[in-house]
Amino acid sequence: MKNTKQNKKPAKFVKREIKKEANEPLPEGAALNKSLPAGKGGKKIYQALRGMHDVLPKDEKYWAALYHTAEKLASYYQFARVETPILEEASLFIRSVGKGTDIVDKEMYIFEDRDGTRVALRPEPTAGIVRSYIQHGLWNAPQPVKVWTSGPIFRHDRPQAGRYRQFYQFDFETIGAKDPAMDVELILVAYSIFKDLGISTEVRINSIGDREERARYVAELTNYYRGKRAYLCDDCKNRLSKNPLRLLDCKVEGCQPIKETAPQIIDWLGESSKNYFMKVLEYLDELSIPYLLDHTLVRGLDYYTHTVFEIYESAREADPSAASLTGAQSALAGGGRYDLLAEELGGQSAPAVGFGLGIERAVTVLKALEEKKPGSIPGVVYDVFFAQLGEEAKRRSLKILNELRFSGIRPAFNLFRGSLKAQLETANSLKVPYVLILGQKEVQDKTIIIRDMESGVQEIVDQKKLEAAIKKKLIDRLPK
RNA sequence: GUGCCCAUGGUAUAAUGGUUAUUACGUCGGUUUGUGGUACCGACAAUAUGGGUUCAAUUCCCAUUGGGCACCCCA
Repeated sequence: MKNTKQNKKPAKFVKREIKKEANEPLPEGAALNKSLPAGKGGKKIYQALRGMHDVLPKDEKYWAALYHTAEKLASYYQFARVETPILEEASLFIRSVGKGTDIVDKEMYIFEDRDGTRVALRPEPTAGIVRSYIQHGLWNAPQPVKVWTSGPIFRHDRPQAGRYRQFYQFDFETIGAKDPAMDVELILVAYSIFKDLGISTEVRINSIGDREERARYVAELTNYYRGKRAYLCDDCKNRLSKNPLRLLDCKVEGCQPIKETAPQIIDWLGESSKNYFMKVLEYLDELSIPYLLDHTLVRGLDYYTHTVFEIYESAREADPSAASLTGAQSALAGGGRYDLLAEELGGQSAPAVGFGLGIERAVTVLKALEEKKPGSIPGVVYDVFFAQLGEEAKRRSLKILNELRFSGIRPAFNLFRGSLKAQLETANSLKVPYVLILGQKEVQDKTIIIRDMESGVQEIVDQKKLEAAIKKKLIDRLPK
């Protein structure tokens, strides 16, 4: 490491030299990968792929807060954790998500593996979970099977804020039961994850009925729009033939009046679908979960039936500019019922409902929250800082640190740094109330110094009494 | 996928067709050898990459890569 300094300057020098000679063709072997930046020593510097990002230590607390909350709620509501492969046969997703959807047609990472099998990186988690349910015959387990998972999802979309090509989701599914309470239970879990973290949200909800009801409605909608085709924007003209339900969320001004008088799906639901939906809403009322009936909410995957919902930051509803997420990327979670998917994938009939929650988007909101109210998302809290001086003390340190751990005291420390000054600086920036100082002298006397960082008062205690002394101080600090 | 905007140390920034590219934060070290919060000193660290125009480019042009916005769509 000591020659780092000497190495750096020549590297810079070399780089400039090369530039000056850029007109001359480089010898073939010397050619770098031209599309990538060249770094020190002419080696290329790697960058993450477009739309892929790193989660760095400074953001860890937000991720940790989300995982803790999700785990807590999952266990309370009896969702068991499962893991399914990130890679599945491509046709699984094509069958489930649906040909003609953007996810399948333009966003899947799809390729042949070494055996020539067509595989895809999962563009959503539900298909894999249902596949797993069928493969392992989980309809023989007590129904419903309630599971959750978390992990990366891949979509080759154009990146934007709040949108990545590899992103992370929590995913909760209740498979094998059709009951409004199942729908609401899931919405409650999603809603509570946010609420427990201090994020107030609002649920948008709709019912898109069963296949027949939807088909009849789509026919009616298409019919209605066809008469007004001349007044529609180009996108809508396109949607009319490709994906009529999407006509409902057109943002073009000229299309709005047409939208307003368009038939609503709720009027085309049969008696039982309507009752089911009413029951869902009743339960939501019972729980005082704020929701908004949104008859334009249709969701983008083919497998949905009946209840569909999305969750938004409620600040967005009041004043979109006040929200942490803007534009069309502001849904924090989304899901719905998919009663026919298991059969579609060759299994027994297993009505189900589920939702996915976008972790990056939730992190964005948490960060904004922390900025507004510092301390709302606490990081790791240390009880003391442990400082050591000299070789003897360092040798003792690991042992003492281990003892502290067993007694439930959480120390911060840095065995790499030798000077006391530097260690105290670190302790100070960590806002730790006490520093334990172990030096040559203390090692010999079997004592240790406890320094109060606010008052600067120090006391020397016997190492054997350390635990008790710290615990007493920490307890005394607690607000009465 | 379509259209548009952007790119200087780890972060935030200044400046310029021509010697050592500004400042702050940061990180590391120091201001007498074992004592933090403030102060002072020092070190580290950048013009994304490739090509073109030019006597000369970090600055102008093109491409690539990455970021962002709107649309499409979605978490």
